[in-house]
Amino acid sequence: MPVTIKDIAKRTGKSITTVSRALHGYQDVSPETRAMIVRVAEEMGYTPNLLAQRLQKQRTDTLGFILPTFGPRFSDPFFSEFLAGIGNTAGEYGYDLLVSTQPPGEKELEVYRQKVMGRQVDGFVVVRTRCQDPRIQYLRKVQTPFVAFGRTEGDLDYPFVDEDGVAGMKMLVRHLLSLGHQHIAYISPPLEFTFARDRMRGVREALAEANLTLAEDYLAFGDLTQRSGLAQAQKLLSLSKPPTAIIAGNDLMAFGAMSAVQQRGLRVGRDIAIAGFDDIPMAETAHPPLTTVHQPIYKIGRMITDMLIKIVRGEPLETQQVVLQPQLIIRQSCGE
Amino acid sequence: MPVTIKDIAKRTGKSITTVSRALHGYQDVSPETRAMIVRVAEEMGYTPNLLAQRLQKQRTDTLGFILPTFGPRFSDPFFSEFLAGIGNTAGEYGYDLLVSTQPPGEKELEVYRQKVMGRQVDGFVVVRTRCQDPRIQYLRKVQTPFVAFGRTEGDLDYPFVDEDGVAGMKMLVRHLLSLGHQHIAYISPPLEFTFARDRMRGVREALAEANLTLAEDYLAFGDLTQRSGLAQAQKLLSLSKPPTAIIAGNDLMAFGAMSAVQQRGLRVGRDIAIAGFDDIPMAETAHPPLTTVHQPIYKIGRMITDMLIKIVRGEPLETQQVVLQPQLIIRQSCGE
DNA sequence: ATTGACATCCAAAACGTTTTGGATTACAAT
DNA sequence: ATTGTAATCCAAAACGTTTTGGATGTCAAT
Repeated sequence: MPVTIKDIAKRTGKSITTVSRALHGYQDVSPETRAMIVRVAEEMGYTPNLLAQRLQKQRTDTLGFILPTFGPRFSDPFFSEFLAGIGNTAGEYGYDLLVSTQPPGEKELEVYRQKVMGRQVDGFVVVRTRCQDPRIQYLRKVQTPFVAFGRTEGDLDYPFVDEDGVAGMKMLVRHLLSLGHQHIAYISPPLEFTFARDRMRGVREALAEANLTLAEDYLAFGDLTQRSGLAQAQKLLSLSKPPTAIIAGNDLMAFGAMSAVQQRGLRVGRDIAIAGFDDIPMAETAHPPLTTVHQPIYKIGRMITDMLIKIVRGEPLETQQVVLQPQLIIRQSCGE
Repeated sequence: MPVTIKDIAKRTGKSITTVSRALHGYQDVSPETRAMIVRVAEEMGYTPNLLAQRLQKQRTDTLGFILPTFGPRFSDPFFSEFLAGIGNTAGEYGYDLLVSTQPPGEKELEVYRQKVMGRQVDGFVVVRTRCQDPRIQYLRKVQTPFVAFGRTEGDLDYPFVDEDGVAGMKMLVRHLLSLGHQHIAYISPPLEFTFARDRMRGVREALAEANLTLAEDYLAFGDLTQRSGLAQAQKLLSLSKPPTAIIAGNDLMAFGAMSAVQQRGLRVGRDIAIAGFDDIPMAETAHPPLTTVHQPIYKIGRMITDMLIKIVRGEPLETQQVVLQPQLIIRQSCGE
């Protein structure tokens, strides 16, 4: 039913070739013919069939993004902002965004394979890298363009954007030390994630600077959710010698920790310090506002997409590995 | 470079037709030939070129979802959950999800038009409907399948899923009334959204049942963000006769209102009641936990996608308009 | 009158599939 | 020997584009 280039050809009495060339501004079609064809195309409401165009041009103008969802009640404010970043940038450059949702696991890689082999996307945005990341290994192997948010173990030779988690955590821990805290606990995200190792290393190194160590019972592990932050903080608080400060590996778990503190009738920022990492929008308006390390998620989304588009277009990349320096955001959750 | 059906044909000495038919399980190819072709295809690592397949089949197996982003610091936990719902369902049925981000406005409709005319998607998920929704008018006009989350004015004859906002708000207001509140303020989302009108009507009707009205200075308007909830609540609290309860039109604004209360040194749930709407995951772990009206966002995402897929496949729909009954979630933000 | 240059046009191939409408063969029934 | 039937195969068209490699015509210079 929709009007094709063939319809225009018939209507104008010109050939398919000429119509195509007229609409694309080639110089070998006379001004009058072009004007006429353009007018008719407009009148008939022509829009090119992108599938046909892409099949012929052998590129998809589509970027892939596979969202790692953890369980049905998946809600990570982190991702909506990141998605806005890639979505907006892709749109500006005329790229589509193909989104899949997949929990990490075997099937995850299957989805990548399917999109790559089915030639559905020109490249991928890979997010939340793991130390040995099969996705990155695969994409490198099949030589499909991608840009990662985060590094893997060994910092191989592939493009990524990351924030320096070690430095970020060190700033945070030093801040807590400067406030007099000696008993600092840490709730870590699963260590398969590279950023989790970095952040943990930051904690350890900063403590070491003050001749302290991270005691075994002051180290807990959560799964990035608020719920797990709450559970782990409860455990920490019921130690015989509870910490005076709890750092969570991300803001969501920090919120959970705040709840745990408040459930015990303690006041966050007075009785105990809580800090997070990421600086999601809600951190600012939490009660009390959360001290955290800022990560410009939207901007990172934009940068990554910019880089990816340059790569798929074959344009040179000035820097293919970007490590952003973090910024400490001091709010009230660690006291004044 | 990638292996095509033609390569297999050459390698097996069979025709393109036979290869295609063998791989699709047609009955007019001998078992031996089929086995041979399948084996070779496997060996050569064949995967069909989806673009070519779709061009030929004249359908895209792709669903469109245009995410209304408001500003760069866009973060709506609501959407990540909803996205998980549609993403998972689409994936299960073998559909791809094409996501665009676009702030509402003229360009928004342009994106719909482009996807429809470019034959990029089989149908759309439309979210956050407005009273006179140009997207719905357009999609109806061009007869493109879609399912909306939310209604428009007049409840026209199109498929949607919605929660009964009037009933939800009535439950909430009645709850507050039963706790003795007589001075209830309401922070409404922009009234262009249909759900905002419904929720407001719910507030008004429930107050009317108790022979109360919503005083003009107890009605504020926010833009769904936490920040605006905070600002509006501050305004309400500095009235000469401040309300004893503040209802926000969504949870995010309720969180903002909680911050405003706490900034004044008041205690949410004791000195003043705060309630929201949506029951996003964070509502449960907020401090204090937020009384709100539950909306099964993930499930709604799944239902909508289910319906949409049925429609694009031409299967019959048992009910094309679903209105879910809400559930009041009583937590501590309105006192015991 | 040729030649060359230029402007304008187009047929056909190509992208990788699926489907249509037979063609061929073998074998049994007449 | 012909006919019918079933099994197996395939050439060609189609989906809607873009691109290649000319074809044609005009006009000025020789």
